[in-house]
This record gives sequence, C-alpha cells and structure tokens, in this order.
Amino acid sequence: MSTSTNKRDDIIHSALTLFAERGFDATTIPMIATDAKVGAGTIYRYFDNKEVLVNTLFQHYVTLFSDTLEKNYPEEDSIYQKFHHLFQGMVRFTNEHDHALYFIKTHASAYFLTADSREQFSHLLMILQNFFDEGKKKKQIRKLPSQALIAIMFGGFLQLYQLIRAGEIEASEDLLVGVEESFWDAVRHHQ
Amino acid sequence: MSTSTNKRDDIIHSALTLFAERGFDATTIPMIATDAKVGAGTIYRYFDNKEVLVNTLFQHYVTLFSDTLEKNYPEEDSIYQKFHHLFQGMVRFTNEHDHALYFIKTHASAYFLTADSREQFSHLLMILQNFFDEGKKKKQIRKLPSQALIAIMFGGFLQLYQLIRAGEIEASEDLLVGVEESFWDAVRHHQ
Amino acid sequence: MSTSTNKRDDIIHSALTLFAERGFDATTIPMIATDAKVGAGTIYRYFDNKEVLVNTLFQHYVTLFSDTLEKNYPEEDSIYQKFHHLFQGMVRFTNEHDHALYFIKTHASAYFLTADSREQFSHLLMILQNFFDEGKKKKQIRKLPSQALIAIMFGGFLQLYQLIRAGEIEASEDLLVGVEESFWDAVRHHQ
Amino acid sequence: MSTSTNKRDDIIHSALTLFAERGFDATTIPMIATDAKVGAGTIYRYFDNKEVLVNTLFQHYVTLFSDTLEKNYPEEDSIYQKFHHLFQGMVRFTNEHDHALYFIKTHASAYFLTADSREQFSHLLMILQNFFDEGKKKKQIRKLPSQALIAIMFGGFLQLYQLIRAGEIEASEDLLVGVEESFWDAVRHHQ
DNA sequence: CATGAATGAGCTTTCATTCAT
DNA sequence: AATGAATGAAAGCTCATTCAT
Repeated sequence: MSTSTNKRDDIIHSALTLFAERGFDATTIPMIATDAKVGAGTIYRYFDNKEVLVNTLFQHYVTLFSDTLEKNYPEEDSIYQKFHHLFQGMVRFTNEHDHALYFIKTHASAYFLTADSREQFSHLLMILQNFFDEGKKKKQIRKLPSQALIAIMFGGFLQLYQLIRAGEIEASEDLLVGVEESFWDAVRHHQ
Repeated sequence: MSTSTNKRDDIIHSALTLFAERGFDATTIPMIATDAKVGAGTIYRYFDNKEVLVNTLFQHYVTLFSDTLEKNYPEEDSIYQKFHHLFQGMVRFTNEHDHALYFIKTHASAYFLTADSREQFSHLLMILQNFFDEGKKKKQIRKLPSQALIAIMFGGFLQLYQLIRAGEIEASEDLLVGVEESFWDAVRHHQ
Repeated sequence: MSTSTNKRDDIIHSALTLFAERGFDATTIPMIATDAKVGAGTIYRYFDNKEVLVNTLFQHYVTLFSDTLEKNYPEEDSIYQKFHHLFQGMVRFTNEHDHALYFIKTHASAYFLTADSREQFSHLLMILQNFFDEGKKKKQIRKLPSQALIAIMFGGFLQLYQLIRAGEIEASEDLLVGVEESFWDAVRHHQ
Repeated sequence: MSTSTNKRDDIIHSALTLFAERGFDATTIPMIATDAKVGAGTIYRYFDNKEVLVNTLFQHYVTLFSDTLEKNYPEEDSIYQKFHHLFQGMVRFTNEHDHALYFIKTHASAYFLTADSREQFSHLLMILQNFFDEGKKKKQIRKLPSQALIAIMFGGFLQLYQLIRAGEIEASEDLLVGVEESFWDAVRHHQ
C-alpha cells in the first residue's frame, strides 16, 4: 500500500541518470541525494563510497545488458538472424533502461573501474566478438577485426541513441528498420 | 633565441591530452601546469579560467577539423568522391592532431560548453549534413535522417579510433580501406 | 527470567572500556552500541547524549573510587597505615573495575566535563589532599604541596597500571609491594 | 625585516598546543588553521594529512627530548649524577617546549602512530631504561622493573607538570628541588 | 611576464541524533 | 521499550583561483 519506492533503487536511478548526463567526476553526491530525495548520508548506508557506487552501477547494467543479449540467442540460426537478435537486444535494453547503455559506454574505460567491472565488461564484448568471429569464419561478415566491427556498431548506435534522447530525431519504427539495415550493410560481407 | 616553444601552445597541448584522456572534470589545473612545464598561475595569464580554456580548445579544434573537411572539398564530383574526401579528412585530422577528435566527441555535449562552442560544433555538423542531404536528394545515400547518418559514422569512427589509440588494433592501410568501405556501405543507398 | 544483564549496565560497561582504550572523541556511539549488543537508539533511552553518557560514567566511577578510599579509612591509625589503606584501595579498585581508574585519569581534564563532574573529582582529590595535609602537619610526609604529592602518586600509579594492562609487566605481589614502598619513599618525610 | 614567522612553524606550534590540550581526535583542522592564522588548505601544503601532521609532531619532539637527555650525559659519573642530569633534562625540555612532553605522553600509545613514531619513542624509553638497568646492577636503584620505574617517574612528573601549567601550583626553585628529591627517593635503592 | 604559496569554497565522508516501526 | 534506517551538520581534504614576489 505504500507509495514510496525502495531508497536504494532511487539512489541507483538518480546516479545512473546523472553519471550518464554529466559524467562521474562532474556528478556530486549532494546532486544524487537531492535527485533521489534522500539525505546525502543515506547514500553511504547503501554504498561504501562514490567509487563503489559507480562500479556497482556499472556491473549491474553490464550484466543486465549481457543477459539481454544472451537470452534466447538463436544459436542454430543464420548469421543474419543472430545479428537481428543482437540489434533488437540493444534497442530493447535501451528502451527499458533509459541511460544505461550510454552510461556503460562513457564509463567503460574510466580510471576508477575495478578489475571486477572490467571483467564484466570484457564478457559483454566477448558475446559480440564471438558473433563477429563466427560470421567472418562463415564469410558472411566483413573481414575486419571483430573489435573494429564492435566499435563501429556500438559507437554508431550510441551516438544515434543520444540524438533520440536529446529529442533531435524520433525513434520511429521506420528509423530503427533503416538503422538496422545500415549497420547490417556496414558489417556484412559483400560479394 | 629560446629553444622552448610557445607557452600558450604548451598549455593547449597538455590540456588537450589530459582532457581527452581523463575528461574535463578529472583534469586539474596543476596537472596541466606540470605537464606543460609552466607554473599553475601562468595558465591564468593565457586563459581566464578553466572553462574558458576548455572552450577555447574545443573551438580551436572544431574549427581546425571543419577547415580540414572544407578544404579542397570536391564540390563538382560524385557523392562517393565527396564521401571519400570526408573520410580521408577524418583520418588525416586524426593523425595530425592526436587527441583532438576524441576530445571533441567526448566534450561535444558537455554542460560547460558556451553558446559559441555549440555554434562552432553545429557548423561542423552542417558540413556533414549538407553532404548527406545532397546525397539523399541524388538517391545515392540511404534514406535516413542526416543526423542519424552522421551519428553512425562519427560515433563508429571515434569508437574505432579509441581502440587504435589504446593499441588494441593497428591502424594499417588495409584496416582504413576496410573501414571506409564499411561506412560507405552503411550510408549509401542500396538498390 | 532473562539471562541478559541490564541493558544500561551493558552500555556503561562498553562505554567505559572504549573510552578508556580509544578516548572519548575516537569512540562512536555505534561502536558502543555494537559492543554492548544494543541498538544505537537504545543508548539514547538511557542517556540524553554522548556527553551526558561520559559525564555519568565519570561521576559514577569517581564516586565509586572515592567510596573505596573512604570506606574503612583508618581514621585513628598512623600516617603510614593510612597511606597503606589508600594504596591498597587504588589496587583493589583497579582490579575490580578494569578500565575505570585509567578512564578517570585520561578524562579528568577533558573539555566536556560538567561542573558536577569536576566537583566530584575535586572531592576525590580532597580525600587524598586531607591525608597529605595531615601527614605534613605531623611531619611524616614530605614538605611539598599536597597537589604535587597527589600528582606524583596518581600519575605514577596510572602510568604503571597502563603497562600492566598492556601486558608489558606482570602485576605480581612482589611488584605491588615494591611499588608501594617506592611511593611511600617518594612522599614520606625523610630525616 | 619581516615580522611574520614561518607558516610551517606556526602550524606546528598551534597543532602541538591543541593536541596537548584537547587530544588528536578532538582537535579539528579548522581549529589548527584558525589558531595558526592560516587557511585550512595551507596545512595540507605542509602535511599530507592530519595523521602525518601528528606523527611529524610526535617524532620531532620525541627526538628533541631524546637529544636533550643524551646531550652531556655524564657517562662517567655516579648514578645520582645521571639521575640529576635526566631530571634536569626533563625540567629544561618542559620549560623550553611548553606542551611537548605532555603531548608526547598522551599520544604515545595512540592508534594512529606509525611504526616510525613508535620506534622513535622506543629509543627514548631505552635511554631511561639503560639508566635504570645500570643503577640496579650497581645496587643504587630500587629492584623494580625498569619500565615500572620509568612509568613512576614519567607519569608522576607529567601529572605534576599539568598542575603547573594549569596554574594550580608554582614552579619555584624550591618545588623542583623537592620534587627531584621525591623522585630520587622513589627510585633509589634504600638500605 | 612567470611563478607557486596561499586561500576558501565546495567536495566526499562520518557520526550524533531522531523517529517510524 | 527497543531498534536501526535516515538524516544533516560538520569533519577532512582538494583544487580553481589569486597575488606578492
């Protein structure tokens, strides 16, 4: 019957938004506290310090994203089917967790990430890398280093997503179909 | 007679490197001063404050990049020729100004950018936008919002460039040819 | 029917130990609560605040110590008998209330003591002062200000007691006899 | 021609006074800054943090005290001569460095002392221990553990000194002569 | 011009205290 | 009566900025 949500979740949500919008260093604990409508001290009941907070957040969303990509992965289907699955995963994750993917990207090489966080992120990259490696072996993906292909897709997608969030373009069904096609053409092997 | 280069340039160079590597907020004035081998106070002889410094830097490199793209723009040639010119411009600019493009991207939506800086950045986008608009009119570029096409290319390229700087992949001639092809396939109109 | 001892006593006991070991300012309320196995809020049911707690403690043990010294004081006996009584009182009190005397000494001139606490402490000093005054009048105690004699004995004894608690020397019967002799020689009138 | 003293010394002096009067934990950096008439940040130009400050202070005065005791130590003279030298050293050091000895004693077993600091303090104790050990061997010092004898003398002297500083008794020549006699009787071997 | 010691505003963090349960 | 989650005031500390040299 209570309308109040869980405080820990409020903090996580506020921190995610602010870290994504301003970056870790430009986000202060008082900012997060105000946004989450809790006292500054309360944040320290849930997280030992600011770096633990950002790492917890990072690992949480990286894991969630990895899970999204791995769930129902069409192991037996065509490369294109797999590509489609991954792309749709990106779109869905992005819709369900507003700032999460952008937060992940902008903080993925930050100086304050722990070994744990880096490892989780490596796992995420590995999922994508495996896909591209398989595709290249089957001569259906362009002969470029998998890391490069990931960068092209990830980098492009997130840059695009920022535009959508900024309201500069609309995330219509048409747009997403077109973008998926564009990325597929960017990475697929052309005769 | 002095062998030392211009102090203002030293400061700009150090600031660019550090802002690109650590971000604006994680970079302190003493860090820049130490790296540039000048006193901290000296920075304030050339720049009113830290925000002026970062905006000066931003505008400087955005302008330089715009100039690179506009110079010798093949106004009369094919869309592909123009694409090739723009891509080569990105590559060349990136080689000549080590951290500049990455700095531009990571700071392009920062909270501390002045109207001036945002305008300069808009101009840069406009160059690319004009190209895509023209290409779409001539049915040689994919029917997607130009902003989306820019995001895909810019975002992808810079993500890729980060890998190169991090030493994770090598910027061979082959790679660049392959990447150019990939981007061209991403943006061109397919029958 | 409960096996647990009185909560107020638990708090007093834990506070005494921690104040003696770490000092008032380095001891936090949560530390005391944890050690006493009560909630932090419970401490405030028994004591208005931390300063009230430390003053209550101080007065409690100062009074207890005064009582120990006054009880069975050999009013009619020789100065040496009285000295012996006082010294034995110190030893006994120290054995019965582990950290109490050390806590008293280290907090006897603290900035947070109330007038009440200071008065109680004065009473304790008065007991000793009366003894020394009488002894000097009877020419059996060294001609030094009584306060000085108290300082010498109290200061020395507690410093010694710290060593015993730290386990650096053992509180054997021999040691105590020797120490009593030493103090007696320090304060008695020599021909 | 300047009347201003060295800022580092001002900080050290203020810190010594406050640490001695209130203790480490009850002394705040702003208190020290105010007392030393410097900005709070200035303290951090000279000392990395509060613990470094207190350890620097501790080692400085322990070394100074050790030097005072060791200088002109009458290696060839009688035990009593040596005792006199040590006692006079304590008196002189105490007069020259107002709060130093009290600060040393009250912080000598603090939780924040570094290994270095503890070592320096051990060296100081060793000087006294060697004296007592030699005296006992020559049967001129009471048969008690040297540590106990040190505690009696040190503890008593400092407790006394506090009275003097508090203005409760006056440090007349007579007093000091009497106190020296008292301590000598406390520690010397009696037939 | 150039410097870096000095500053204090504002950061991260702790902890005495309150209060809903 | 007892609790411990929540709070915010104030601590330790950093760093953009100033200014005497």
